[in-house]
Amino acid sequence: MQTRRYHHGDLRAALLVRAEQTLREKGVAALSLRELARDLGVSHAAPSRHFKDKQALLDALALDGFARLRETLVASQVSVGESFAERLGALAHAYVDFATGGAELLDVMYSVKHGPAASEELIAAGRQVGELALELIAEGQRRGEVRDGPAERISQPLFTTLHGFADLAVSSMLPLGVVEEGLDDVIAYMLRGCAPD
Amino acid sequence: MQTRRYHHGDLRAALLVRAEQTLREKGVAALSLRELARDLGVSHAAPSRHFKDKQALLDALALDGFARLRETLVASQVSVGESFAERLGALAHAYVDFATGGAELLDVMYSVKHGPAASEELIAAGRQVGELALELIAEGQRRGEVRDGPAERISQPLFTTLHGFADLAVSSMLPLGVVEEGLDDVIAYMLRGCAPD
DNA sequence: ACCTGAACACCGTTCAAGT
DNA sequence: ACCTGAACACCGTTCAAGT
Repeated sequence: MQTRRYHHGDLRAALLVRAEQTLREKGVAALSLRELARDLGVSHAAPSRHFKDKQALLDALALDGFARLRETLVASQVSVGESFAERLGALAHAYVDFATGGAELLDVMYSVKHGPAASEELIAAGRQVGELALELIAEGQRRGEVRDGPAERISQPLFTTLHGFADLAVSSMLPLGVVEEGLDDVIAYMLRGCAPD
Repeated sequence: MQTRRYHHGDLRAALLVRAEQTLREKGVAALSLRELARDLGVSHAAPSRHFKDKQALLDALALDGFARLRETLVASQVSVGESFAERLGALAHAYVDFATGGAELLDVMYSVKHGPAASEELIAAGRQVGELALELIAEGQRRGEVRDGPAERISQPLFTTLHGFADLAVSSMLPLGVVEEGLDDVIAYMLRGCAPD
């Protein structure tokens, strides 16, 4: 047993960690500020110093999610071949793995509920993920493996497909088991959509 | 003022109608069974006869949403040219319009939260929507405007893209204003992905 | 600055009892 | 069968007060 200080130390960070755990285990609906406070041994009013709202907590969770998603995607590119096909494949698998590995988090990240208030930051974070697709396309164009044209106009549809697959997989709207082989079809289809004439 | 009977008449249907209105106006988070009951002039315990759970209400709402989405998509095909490109364009616009016209509903439809319990029906409803894409592809193949191969393996990526775009648009993760012209790029990209060699 | 305790106005869900 | 009323165990949020 540790003696517990009056000040928690870093309640904000602790709340986020615990919240994501609960999110993963019991879903958004079961996420309660009061329970979080209980779990961390602080009063139920304590969280309000760090998150003005339950929504503010969710926003922070989503922001964190985007940061980690970005890291995951970047990491997927380090030890992979240089061809566009290989890089796209690695990116796609990484995105889908992230999604299926944390379905509830993805739901929160792309939830409509991020009111126009603090969502500025969130949308920027989301956009940063999309930019990875942009870089991928630009590089593919340099290599002559992707058709010419404004890179955003190719990367946007591509990212759209990637996200759509991940979202469908996560909401179990994809024929189960199809998630794995289905992704390969999706990747092939994306390659077609990006290929030079 | 009507005299109010003891029996509501069709409380179940009334709950669904009112719930979707609230969903549209104030979001899922603000949807409360007690408030619904208040609005309809019944006791707060009355809804439980028709929906064992708040989740059961949401599931019913989602099921309804899928049915209407299906109707919308079918309707989009009636007065449109016969070419694959035209039919796909019509379908895509219809899907995105449905999504942006009822963002909160789409969120509920594709939410992770439909527990494995009653979700059987929901997943079937979702799958029915996907089947429209399947028919589109099959017809396109007959016309020689879509490449050969198992239709599902082409329609699945296509539907994935469609849904991804709608979902991103709805969660405001798409560069605003890009939703309109962006869709055209996505349609062109889908056509590429489906085109014969 | 950070947290507590009490208070307020809500929830979802259940269950005996009424019609 | 369908609904009511009361009860239970929760919520989020606010705000004076404590350290």
